[in-house]
Amino acid sequence: MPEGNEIHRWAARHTAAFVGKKLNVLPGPNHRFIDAHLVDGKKLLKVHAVGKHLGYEFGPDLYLHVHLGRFGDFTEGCGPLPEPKGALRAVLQRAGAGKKSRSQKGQPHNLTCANDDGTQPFPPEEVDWCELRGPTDCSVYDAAKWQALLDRLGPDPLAHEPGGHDDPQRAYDKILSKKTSIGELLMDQSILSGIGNIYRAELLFRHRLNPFTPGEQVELKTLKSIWKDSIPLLKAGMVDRRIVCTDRKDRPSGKAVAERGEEHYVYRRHGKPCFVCGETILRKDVAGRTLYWCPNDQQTTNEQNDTAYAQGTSLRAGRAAEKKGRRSAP
DNA sequence: GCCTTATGCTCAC
DNA sequence: TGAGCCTAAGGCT
Repeated sequence: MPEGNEIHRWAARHTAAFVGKKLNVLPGPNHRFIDAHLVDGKKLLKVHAVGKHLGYEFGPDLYLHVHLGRFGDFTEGCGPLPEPKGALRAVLQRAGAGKKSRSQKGQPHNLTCANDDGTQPFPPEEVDWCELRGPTDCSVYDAAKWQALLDRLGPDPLAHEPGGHDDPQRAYDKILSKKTSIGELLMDQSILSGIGNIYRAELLFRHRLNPFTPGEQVELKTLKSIWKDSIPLLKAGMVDRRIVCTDRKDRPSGKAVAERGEEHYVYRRHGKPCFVCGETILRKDVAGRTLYWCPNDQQTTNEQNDTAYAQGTSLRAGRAAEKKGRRSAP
């Protein structure tokens, strides 16, 4: 269930564990991973991560594309594989793995802790296999299809590859030309890739930006500031399986490590007091996803809301949800 | 055990 | 714009 930070972390781990090695690539028990035979037995050359997409390069025209969607996840381990589980299961396994005696043989682990500097805490030689469950996509792309995917993705704050998906100017230009709300634009992967619902809400709060502000009304310096902030925030992304976006000075505990419930300023904190001003955090269904914000720190001016409503750019889904009787802001 | 919710995306209409 | 797909955890009865 990842945003871009998690994708890049998996890419780093799978690079360490599998690149340069021949892999057994196994389909799930019901054979929904129909492309497995195309890469089975081949040497993995490189693992790419752009936005929320992973690309396992097995040859110049052979990429295994993985998108985890909202539910996909990996489990890693050494020794024997666990029993099949789930509708779509794919396994990358080192050829010949599981034959050697290991101290942790047969113990799968789902390690998700990163060190503070973003490095990974366990030696990759302990990983024989990884199991993928519940992805939105797990299929083989040729080079043209992979390139087409890259072409439609916006810059990724965590991408530093030659040829670059890390030039934010394209994103600035697009945002500043649109009437759509910044809350929706930040989630648009063709504008910025790798940002998901948590980082959207948290970045907007951190920069005190009203989610309903039309893109064209956002100041360029604010966009630059958001981009600059997003890089360390995404890099620091995972701490004990949690995304932490609060600064120490704003945490009620004042502790260096966020306690449970103080990882986020606004995300899933609706009905609770803002850490900064005490105002009650609101939520609203926007374009099918739940948006959270502080109505005081992220001032909702009547003018901005009126504009958003009039243009029908940001609150359509919210109004539709209200019609259906679903809960909106508390 | 059932229901709701969740870090996403595509496609048909 | 709504439906559909996929898994898991937590709250409730």
